[in-house]
Amino acid sequence: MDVKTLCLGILAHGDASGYEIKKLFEQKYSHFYEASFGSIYPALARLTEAGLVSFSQQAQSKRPDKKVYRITTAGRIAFLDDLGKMPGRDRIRSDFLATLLFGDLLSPGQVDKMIAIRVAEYHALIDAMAACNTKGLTPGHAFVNGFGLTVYRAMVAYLENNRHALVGQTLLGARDHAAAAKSAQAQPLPRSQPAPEEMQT
Amino acid sequence: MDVKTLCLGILAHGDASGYEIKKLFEQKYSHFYEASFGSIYPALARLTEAGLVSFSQQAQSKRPDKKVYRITTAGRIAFLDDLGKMPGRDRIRSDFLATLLFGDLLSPGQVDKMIAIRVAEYHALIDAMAACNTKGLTPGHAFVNGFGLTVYRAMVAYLENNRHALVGQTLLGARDHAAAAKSAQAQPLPRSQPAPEEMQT
DNA sequence: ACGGACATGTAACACGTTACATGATTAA
DNA sequence: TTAATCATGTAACGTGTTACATGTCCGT
Repeated sequence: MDVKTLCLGILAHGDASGYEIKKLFEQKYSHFYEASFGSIYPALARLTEAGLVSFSQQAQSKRPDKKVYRITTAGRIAFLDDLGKMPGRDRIRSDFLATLLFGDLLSPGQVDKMIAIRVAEYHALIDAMAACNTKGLTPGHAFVNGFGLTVYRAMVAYLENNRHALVGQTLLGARDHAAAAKSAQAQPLPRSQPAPEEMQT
Repeated sequence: MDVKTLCLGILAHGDASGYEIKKLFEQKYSHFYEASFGSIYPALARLTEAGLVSFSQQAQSKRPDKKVYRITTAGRIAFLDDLGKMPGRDRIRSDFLATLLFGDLLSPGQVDKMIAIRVAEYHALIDAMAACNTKGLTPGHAFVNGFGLTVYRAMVAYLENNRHALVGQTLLGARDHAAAAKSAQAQPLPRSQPAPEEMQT
């Protein structure tokens, strides 16, 4: 599901301007989707071209006209058609976990700090989501919000319960690394070990 | 952290070929990162150009030569330098949640089926991760693996505990939608309501 | 006979980000 | 005066995916 389709879906739940859609992305959907102005405005333009949405221009004093978009009947049909397809795999790219994967190459202090920061961020997100929850949300939004809340809580709990393990291991590893650095390669992995034939740098 | 940097990190933990790196991505790191051949091979070529890795060519009967990459000292320095930087925000794009957000526009059967499929997929992932866990993993890998395991379990638990709520709401909503469809717009959201001036389709 | 694992690589394409351009209002 | 909110949009750029090109060996 690309930005264009999600915008269409958002408009299926009510009229909105590009700016309002952006706020929705960052305030309510940020735990499973994100989109910048640079993708939202062109998306709305394409949808308009395709006749899937229309817009009304609202003049504002001293500001660019606000364009309030509304989904058309053709748009509703197209969206439902898209929704029916089985969703693809979730795309996740976590710099945080990718960094911790190499925790043994960092100082314990750095690892601990990174985790502390992340925990604080999750706490803030959880508070924000818990506050907005159980109001006048659509069933889908409530479900998805609850999902995010649950996941963030599980993440925080894991980090708080296991950070000592990683930080501790990192400490213990420090000496090993000093030793390993002398020998050409430290290889705890069962990967291509053999035959350095013609090394080309 | 881009594919190039992660490849460098993987090589910091041991030598590997492009093909082996790809397997690592899909078998061990798939819960927080993914990369295709089309990004891995060019990444290794760029790293070689930059002198951050070298490779030894291993002739294989009736197969393209296997290139086993090894990180250089310059590569280790560059990688540690990168690791030290605070990780950016995680990028998540969930088609699944984006679809369920509009659960009220789907039939209860469709919603239920999507959730059932997802639950089954997570169960499979959990079994695979639980099996590979607690072996000869680096501290970082064990930590990251445990993180993924915990998160997937929380997701499954949430889906199993709350699917009935969404499916039920969807059922109840069916009648409302039939009614709402007659009036021009059903708008449960506090968004731009007013002034349809010059609607342009 | 067919698909999957092994093995590397390229090129076209899609998609989205970042930064820029413009400009008023309001709160710290 | 500095930053944030409101408001829309474009263009360059980066990054990664998909599909293609090539070919063997092995299991069923």
